[in-house]
Amino acid sequence: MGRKSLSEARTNEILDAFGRCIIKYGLDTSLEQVAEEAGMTRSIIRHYIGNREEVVNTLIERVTHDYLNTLQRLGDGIPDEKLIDLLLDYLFGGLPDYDAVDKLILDILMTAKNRYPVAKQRLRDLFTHIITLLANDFQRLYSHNTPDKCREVAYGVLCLAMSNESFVWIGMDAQHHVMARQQAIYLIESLH
Amino acid sequence: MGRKSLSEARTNEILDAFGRCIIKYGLDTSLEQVAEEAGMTRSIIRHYIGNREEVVNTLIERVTHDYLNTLQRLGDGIPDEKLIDLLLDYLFGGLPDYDAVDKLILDILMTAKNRYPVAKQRLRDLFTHIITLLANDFQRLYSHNTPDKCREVAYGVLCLAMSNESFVWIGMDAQHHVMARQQAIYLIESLH
DNA sequence: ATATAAATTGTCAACTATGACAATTTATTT
DNA sequence: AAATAAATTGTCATAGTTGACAATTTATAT
Repeated sequence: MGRKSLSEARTNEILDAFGRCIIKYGLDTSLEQVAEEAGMTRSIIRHYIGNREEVVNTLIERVTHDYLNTLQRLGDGIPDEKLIDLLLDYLFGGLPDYDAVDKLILDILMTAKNRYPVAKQRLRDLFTHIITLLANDFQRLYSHNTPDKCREVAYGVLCLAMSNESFVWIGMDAQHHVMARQQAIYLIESLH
Repeated sequence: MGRKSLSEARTNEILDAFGRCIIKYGLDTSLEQVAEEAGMTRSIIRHYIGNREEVVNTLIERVTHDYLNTLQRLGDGIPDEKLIDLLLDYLFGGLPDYDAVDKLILDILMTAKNRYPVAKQRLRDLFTHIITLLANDFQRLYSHNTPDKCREVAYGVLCLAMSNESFVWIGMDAQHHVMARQQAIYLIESLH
């Protein structure tokens, strides 16, 4: 008996709203404001997720999971010669269904640092995974390079992608997307 | 008559303390906490600088100014063939008197975004200046390249430096400094 | 030593955020 | 329609933050 649980749906609405708030106001947006953005009361947030720390951790959990997942499945069924292009499109925002939100959130979450130790750990894991993932692709495509060299380039590409996102976000002209992508290509070409 | 003004010294103490707080707790550290860190009361902060927004803006002003200044004077009296190394040392943290704080603050301030419009503007200006500065050096050293190409590489190097700083900060091993620096060299070599 | 400018301390009211929990409403099954 | 589990709303006490300003103390030039 009793009624159907809305837990999953509500949780998603809350995290979505929180994400939008973070983009607009930063990680320290009050739960009150998040509730307003989501069109619900703070009590509901408390009911479905919990206190502030739990909300933050839940969000980071979701965002990092989704990001890695998307990146992992990106190459499925794609011929090798198109893989690099696709990866770059994703990392530098040229993809049609590209979800800006996730990357923006990631960028902002970098400020979680000491205040949210779980977040810090999660982000480190995420970036480490991304590097490994990219490095593996490079290794397969340009197999005469050492694993270390592949990792180095992967790290470089990731740096370019992340910074670029931040820069464009503070209002530097979108042209920079193209520049960053081009620099990433130079790095990858050093593997040829 | 009256007593000597401590304005300048106090202002510096406050901004220093604020910087340390931001590193530890984020941009939204309360002025109360900043005061504690600085070993004074909040009233003093209010007296010497003003309200929250003024404190934030003053800090950003100082940090961006100092950063650009240091970078600008870096090449003074340095022979061309050592310039690149020196720039890279500064950007990737190999310099002995390198002041980590400024770069960390910069990284954190990237979250100011919409909340502090003045900050956003200042950061944009700062980064634009840095790019121009680097691009000019590249142009002088490798003059057969187009200005656009030089700018592109400058942007890439800046992205590498900034991201790298963030990554190391969230706890990724310091080895990455070396990797980022190496990638920057690859980019610059594309100008040879 | 005294006038004076500036430093420093202290206090207050208004506002906001949070956590906890009680009370009520709604949907669903039997 | 009655039972029940979950959703939703509402309220409260507590604590923290901020801005404003009054009161006091301290150093310095004359």
